[in-house]
Amino acid sequence: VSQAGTDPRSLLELPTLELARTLLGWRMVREDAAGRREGRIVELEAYLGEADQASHARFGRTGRNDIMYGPPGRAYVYLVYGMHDCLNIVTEPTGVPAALLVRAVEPLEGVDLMSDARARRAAARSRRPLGVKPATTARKPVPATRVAAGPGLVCAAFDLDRSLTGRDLFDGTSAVRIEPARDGHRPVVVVTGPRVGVGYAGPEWADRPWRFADGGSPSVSRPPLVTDADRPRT
DNA sequence: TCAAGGATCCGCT
DNA sequence: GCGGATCCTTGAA
Repeated sequence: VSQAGTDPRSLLELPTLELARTLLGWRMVREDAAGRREGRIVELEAYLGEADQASHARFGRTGRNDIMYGPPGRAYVYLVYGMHDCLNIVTEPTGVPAALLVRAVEPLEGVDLMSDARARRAAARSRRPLGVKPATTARKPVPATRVAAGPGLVCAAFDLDRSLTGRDLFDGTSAVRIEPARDGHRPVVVVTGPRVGVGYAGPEWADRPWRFADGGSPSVSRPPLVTDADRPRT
């Protein structure tokens, strides 16, 4: 279905779980001095409300998660495991803490810039203290489709960090933004599954199929996922 | 398989 | 205001 003629921002009124399906296939765009990077968003995870025990909002409003309580369409970038930045798109009206974690992007343009940026970040991280010998084996090259196939990798490949938190991702003039898919683009085959790495939330929340991906993309972070057609009807 | 890495938050003083 | 457990992951072993 073409979205031409509609204001993309109006989609932010959709409930988070519907918005996740809608934003699959959208493009993430970064333009800076290095050039232009563009990719297709192929995997998202929903974090919805204070009751969601997997969400950063599960302890209520704090300094870190404050942006999640604000208006939708803005960026929330946080640091995980002390080393990886992760990009979220804030959803739901002001007052309701919710967001969509961007878990994977399929490169469309500027993949060389993405590879370089990712390599830079990996090198900065693996820098050993003096006296420790560096690895002797050259690293296997990463396939282009896998350059941003993970939430930390999305931020590495697009040079995103926490300073971006609060930026309006729906501002068409912004250096970092998201835009609807172009006409004629390969259609999205929505598949779903439980969110990754949230076992601590307990089964009631960890088992919810709030992970959404394009099953036709080679850039999804990891299987398994289930298509709507295969899902048993309840 | 597993360590790296630091911000964040809880639960106490 | 402090100590300690935890974390929406990645890459090298």
